[in-house]
Amino acid sequence: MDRGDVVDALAQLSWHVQSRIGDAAAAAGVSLSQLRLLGILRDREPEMLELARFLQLDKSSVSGLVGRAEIRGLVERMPLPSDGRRVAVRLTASGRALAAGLESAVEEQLAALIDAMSDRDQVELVQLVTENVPTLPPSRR
Amino acid sequence: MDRGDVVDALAQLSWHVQSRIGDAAAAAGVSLSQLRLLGILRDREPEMLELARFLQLDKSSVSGLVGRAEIRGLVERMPLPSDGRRVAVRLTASGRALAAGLESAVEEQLAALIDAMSDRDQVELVQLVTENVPTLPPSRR
DNA sequence: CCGGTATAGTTTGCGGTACCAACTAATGTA
DNA sequence: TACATTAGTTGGTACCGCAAACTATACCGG
Repeated sequence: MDRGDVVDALAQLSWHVQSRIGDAAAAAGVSLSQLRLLGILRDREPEMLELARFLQLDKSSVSGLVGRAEIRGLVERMPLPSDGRRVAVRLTASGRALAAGLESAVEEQLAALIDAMSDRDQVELVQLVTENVPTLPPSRR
Repeated sequence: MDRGDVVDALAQLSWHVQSRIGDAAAAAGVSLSQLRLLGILRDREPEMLELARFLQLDKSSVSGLVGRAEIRGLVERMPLPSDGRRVAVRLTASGRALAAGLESAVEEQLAALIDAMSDRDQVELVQLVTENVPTLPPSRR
């Protein structure tokens, strides 16, 4: 198998998936970044720096992202009593509802693609990703 | 196989691939959009609307994208003699060189991931993509 | 030939994203 | 108590993408 072809396929696939996810986000009136934020907050209440690590963004970018989400009432900043500098970020009720809706919308957007995969391919995809795609990259920021 | 897990895997994979490609682009001092532009122009000299279709962008977005690339000397606008409104966009020599460098940089960024795939998986990935990911979506713009 | 319409592309204005550098405020430490 | 460190925000810049308005050229019916 020619390496270039595989690179192309990966690039095209990733573009397509991002695009589908972007559609789901747009339909809900949020950006891809906001969607990522909501997704991460579904099972976490991180502080800002932690969030920056998850999102692989500069802390100032996260500040803006959270700020805009807060304005929309999707998210709230909870000052930590133990340390006056720190803040925990968490979903509001409406943010949680939106996140849930987004999850199924994304699933729907990708349904066609997933259905085109054999069961074995699906298993191997999940395996490939869990074994080779770091959830959190080895700290570069 | 739980559908949600496959969705997650696809999302994570696509994010990771985009991120790696973004690294290659950043190392060369261009954005992901610019990289896509250069990639498309490697074997084409399209007009602006054509380019908008390829990139799935509004024509005004393409105007800006090409304009910025032109300022950097990566691309040039060639007015078509047959029609005073139209313009063909093509790579300059330095744009072509940059595009070539980017191609191998991207390949390098994705090498680890690709090496982790069995030959059979590589073949099936390429097949999955060619059969299920439209190169050009059925015209939505 | 001429006036109206269609088409290709640009410009303008807006909101969002992301970065870096500088800043503020709280904490830790010598 | 003075100094350094840390968490987070702010300000400035550049880029991206869209929609709406605009320019200029081409086309077409009479």
